[in-house]
Amino acid sequence: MHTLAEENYLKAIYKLSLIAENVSTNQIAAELATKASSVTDMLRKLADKLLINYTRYQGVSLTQTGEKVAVNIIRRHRLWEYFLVEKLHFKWDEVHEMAEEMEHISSNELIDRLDEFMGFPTRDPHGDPIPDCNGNFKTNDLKAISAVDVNTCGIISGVRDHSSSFLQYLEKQGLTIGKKITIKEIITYDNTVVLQMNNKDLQISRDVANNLLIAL
Amino acid sequence: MHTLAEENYLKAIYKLSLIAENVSTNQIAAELATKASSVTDMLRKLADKLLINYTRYQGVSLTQTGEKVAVNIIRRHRLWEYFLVEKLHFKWDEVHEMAEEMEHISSNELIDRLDEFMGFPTRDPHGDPIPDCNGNFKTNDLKAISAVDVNTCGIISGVRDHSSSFLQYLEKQGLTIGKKITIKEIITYDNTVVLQMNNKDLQISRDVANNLLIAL
DNA sequence: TTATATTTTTAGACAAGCCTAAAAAATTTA
DNA sequence: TAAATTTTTTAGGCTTGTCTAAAAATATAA
Ligand SMILES: [Mn+2]
Ligand SMILES: [Mn+2]
Ligand SMILES: [Mn+2]
Ligand SMILES: [Mn+2]
Repeated sequence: MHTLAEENYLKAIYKLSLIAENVSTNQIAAELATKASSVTDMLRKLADKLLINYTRYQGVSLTQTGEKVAVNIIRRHRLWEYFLVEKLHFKWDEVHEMAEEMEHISSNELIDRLDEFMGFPTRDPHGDPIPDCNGNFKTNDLKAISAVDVNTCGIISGVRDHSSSFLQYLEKQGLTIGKKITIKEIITYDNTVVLQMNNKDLQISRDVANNLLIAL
Repeated sequence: MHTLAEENYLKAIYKLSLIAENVSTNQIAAELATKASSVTDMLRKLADKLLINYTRYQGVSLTQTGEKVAVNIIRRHRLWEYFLVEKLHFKWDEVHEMAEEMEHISSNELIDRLDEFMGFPTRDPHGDPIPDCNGNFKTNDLKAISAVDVNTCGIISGVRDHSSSFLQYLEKQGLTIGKKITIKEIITYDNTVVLQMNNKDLQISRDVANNLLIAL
């Protein structure tokens, strides 16, 4: 249906669209670690295929078709991540690169059967919602720890940074999906956040607090 | 490690090497549904990478390295086929094309975990042996039904033709892996073979008998 | 053993996807 | 508003993997 490169561009544009309506050439280049001139080439091709809305110098947005394709790729990615963690017992910091390849396996029948095999999971190992076979999913109503008031209590439910090093750090601290925490104090000097978890205190940096999401 | 195209060429050369020591350019072209000139281009590249032994006009054979790579791709292909049939309940005639894509997922750790998850199966859904993580596997000691004597008794254990139409035909006749049959008679007029299975007689054509393998 | 047919390779071209360098457009700063 | 900076596009080129057409090598037949 679509080439691997096209799929990766659509996914990148989708991801960037969540932050700002219109996505710029340079943003896409940064996201895909490629050059702006390469992006321009691909944008023309995606526009020809009616997958994006594109006028020169004006940035891009996904068409309805383009968005459907992008959501489907995300569905595949997150289902494979779930498979790798739940069935093959990989750790949550080990699965992203493998899923980057697996998301391009083209059969939708395969993905639907995989979904059924695993019991139609709704969240991937990082807390991100898994679109169903019609592309529907609940939008995450999560807040960064750095964005809630002191004495707020919540459940760790997602991350903003998916890097191995961040995920490994969280694992080590026991800050994993599903854990219940209370924000106890924000130290004014450097915005270090003091948390309580299992009746024990824990300090995390501003950076970590920015990238760790809780459901209230 | 290797490109998708390189992997497909190595697999094709491996497959053809089972029939004849030296593999010709045209044989590879036919196997991959490509042109002889494209094959020549690729052969030079594979020779440069020391994956094949190649002298112009002399045909090719795999080096030890090349064979290792080829066997590994076959291992991946067959493990994914097993997964698709045993875990996702696809039929044996539906899995080949999907496995053609999945065999190129590069992580060996993934394949080893998949192998473990499924209990280290030794045969794929078509009866072909699955190499273990060191590349070892039992060579099939099977005979085509057309090649055994009347009154021979055996277990259906493999196929030579992997096409959907052939596999669907076998399924319909109940001629599936593991079934016990006896060769009752070969009709001299057109070499139709009369089988007995579950105390019932069944006639198959010469063509079918050529492509259906039994263990004695 | 020479002529013919087949197989294989070479030559040249093309699409996809990427690059660098330069030009054009848009934005920011003065 | 004009100049400087940044962003985006264009121009031209490279690699991979493919193709067709023609040349070269090998195999077969007379
Ligand atoms: Mn991921
Ligand atoms: Mn994820
Ligand atoms: Mn197969
Ligand atoms: Mn098979």
